[in-house]
Amino acid sequence: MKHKTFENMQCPLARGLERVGDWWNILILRDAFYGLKRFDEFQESLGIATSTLTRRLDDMVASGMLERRLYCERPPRHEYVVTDLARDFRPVMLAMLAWGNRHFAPEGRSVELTDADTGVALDPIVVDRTTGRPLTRVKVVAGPAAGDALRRRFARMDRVA
Amino acid sequence: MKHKTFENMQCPLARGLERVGDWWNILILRDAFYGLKRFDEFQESLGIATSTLTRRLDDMVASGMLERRLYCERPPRHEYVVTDLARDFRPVMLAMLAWGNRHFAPEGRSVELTDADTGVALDPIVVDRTTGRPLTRVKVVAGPAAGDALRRRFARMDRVA
DNA sequence: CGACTCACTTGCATTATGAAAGTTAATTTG
DNA sequence: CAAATTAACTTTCATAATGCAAGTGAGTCG
Repeated sequence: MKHKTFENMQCPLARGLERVGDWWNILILRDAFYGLKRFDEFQESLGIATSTLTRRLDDMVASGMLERRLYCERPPRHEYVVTDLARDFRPVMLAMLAWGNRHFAPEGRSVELTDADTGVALDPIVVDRTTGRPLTRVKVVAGPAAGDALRRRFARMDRVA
Repeated sequence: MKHKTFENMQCPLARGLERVGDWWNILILRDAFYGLKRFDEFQESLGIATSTLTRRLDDMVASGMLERRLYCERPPRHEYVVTDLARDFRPVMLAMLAWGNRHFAPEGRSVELTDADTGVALDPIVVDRTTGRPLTRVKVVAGPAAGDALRRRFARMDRVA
């Protein structure tokens, strides 16, 4: 894309996509959660072009998803570590992974999630925080900070998908 | 990207990104859930170039996220409707939206989620299906269908992110 | 001194996207 | 019945993103 920015959009989904709307960004994040930190580690793991990796890492540092840290003074060596913002996104990634497991693993699961302490298998689902019930029949409505344009949008598309 | 495919990768996250790894695809999906169906509706709502919209819609139809249906014989008119596969992805999108609301709405929420029947506010979180507990200390491990390459990967990166 | 490592940068070719205009079939308007 | 309109594109051209390969520079190791 021609560096179109969604920051001006009010939609929180669009604003989020500013940070994670690129597959490379998500795969980098996946590897960062696995524990990868260094430029070369990401490069080898992902098979990404170095020029692209430089851009993607810079983007993610700029958008607050990664922090670039000097972990060795001499010689100067950097590592990229996930921020709190990125850590808060991890459950979303795990839900996405579970979706992939449900639909795109015809030959069986090659990846599974377990509790790090007990080893018990985990199956991520999305529920409402207070009721604990799965999200069915959700309606998206304008919030208090919605502008006129967005309100008109919702007025036109009053629908439960 | 030079149409690199992640289909050959075993990672279910990468395979999922094949379908939703593009921001346009996710925004099209968002609008489809809002009830938009026709080419022009998407075009106007998203401000996307028509040539790009054609490609994105074709992609999403090919990958099973949308179904192209003839809803009028004469004149021939088509609509794009979400498939079951896409509907199953919706909770993930809602979790992503909630993440956006938490972090990228400094001026307050412009979008909120409610129960379509009761109108009560909803707050999507990701939990384990059986315990109902939030996903903390999750470990990603090789599943039964994992190949050697993937197993070696996990052996090297034995870590709880 | 030379080889090696990390973290890039540069150059060139290919692909994706944007913007704007044109196309086609059918329907509505005057 | 000609003219305008609508839906759903296609085409063209310029720009931006990405891949691939090679090179760079600082510092360390032997």
